[in-house]
Amino acid sequence: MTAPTQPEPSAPRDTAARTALRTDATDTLPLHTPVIAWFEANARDLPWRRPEAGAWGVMVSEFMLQQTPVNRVLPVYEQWLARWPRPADLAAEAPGEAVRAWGRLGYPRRALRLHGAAVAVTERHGGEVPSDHAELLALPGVGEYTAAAVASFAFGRRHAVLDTNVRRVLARAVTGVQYPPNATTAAERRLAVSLLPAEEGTAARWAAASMELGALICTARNESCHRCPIAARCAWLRAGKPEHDGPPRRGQTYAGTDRQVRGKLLAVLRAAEVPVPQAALDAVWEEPVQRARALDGLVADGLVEPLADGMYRLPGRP
DNA sequence: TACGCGTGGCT
DNA sequence: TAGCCAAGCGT
Repeated sequence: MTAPTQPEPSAPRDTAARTALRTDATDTLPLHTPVIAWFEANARDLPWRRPEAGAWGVMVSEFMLQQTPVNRVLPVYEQWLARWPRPADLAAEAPGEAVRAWGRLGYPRRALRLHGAAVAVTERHGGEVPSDHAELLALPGVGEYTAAAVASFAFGRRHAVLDTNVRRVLARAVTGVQYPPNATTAAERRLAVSLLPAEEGTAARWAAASMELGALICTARNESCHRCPIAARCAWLRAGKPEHDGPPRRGQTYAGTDRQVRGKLLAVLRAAEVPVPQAALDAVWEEPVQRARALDGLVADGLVEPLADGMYRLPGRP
């Protein structure tokens, strides 16, 4: 367990003690206070939360966790850090090795971008993951969320960390609706900033705690309101948990798409230690037009390197 | 802004 | 069982 245990600085002890006895007065506490207290008692012991993970471990985990469940990330994360314990170690590898080690995590462009980020960290930052939000944002594969997450989790900085978990928690607890909008809105960002604790370390704990609450309690389906530390003040619960009303949440089709074909093609190349002939790739999909389009896309994305004589492989060193 | 991008477990 | 969903990013 690594959940910080310091007293909560922005809520003076006397105030907290007084209000804790008044269950009808929870609105007077900042939202982060009960959530952080819950987190300190219930946080999962994840490897990237341990001190030895360092900023590089945090960054690797954030790339892997983009749209991918924790349980699937765990084994790949451990192998990755054992093989490439520092950014420079990964930067020295061919990008194709990152794609191969990515395995079946999905969205393999993330592997390529993580490799690119390692190269950039090595070249521009002396091999140390930067703590500055703008410098993080400039790295390939690092967007607003990941920059804020790395700065917050690895360096204790104060940023609004707005991922799908936090967005859902705020949608329910504050806005009173079941789900946040499909795309992050300016209103959500304003709300997240308004809830940010003033003190840096408290803000960082709130970021981790609110994400964990969304991941474990305030889940998309089968939420556990009876175990929620802010159930008493949750706008959605108070309103009787009305079901989502509005435009349908964007789904993801997969069967028969280029994505599926790309996945099959890349699986062949991941498994091969030597370049593969065109015929081996042709075998994974019947329909030639879509098959060619998928392969072209992989080449255009830099995930596949075409060689002479119709041979293909994962990308080598430039 | 909306879409394309992998994979697999869960209900 | 067929969607739904999972710590988003780049264009």
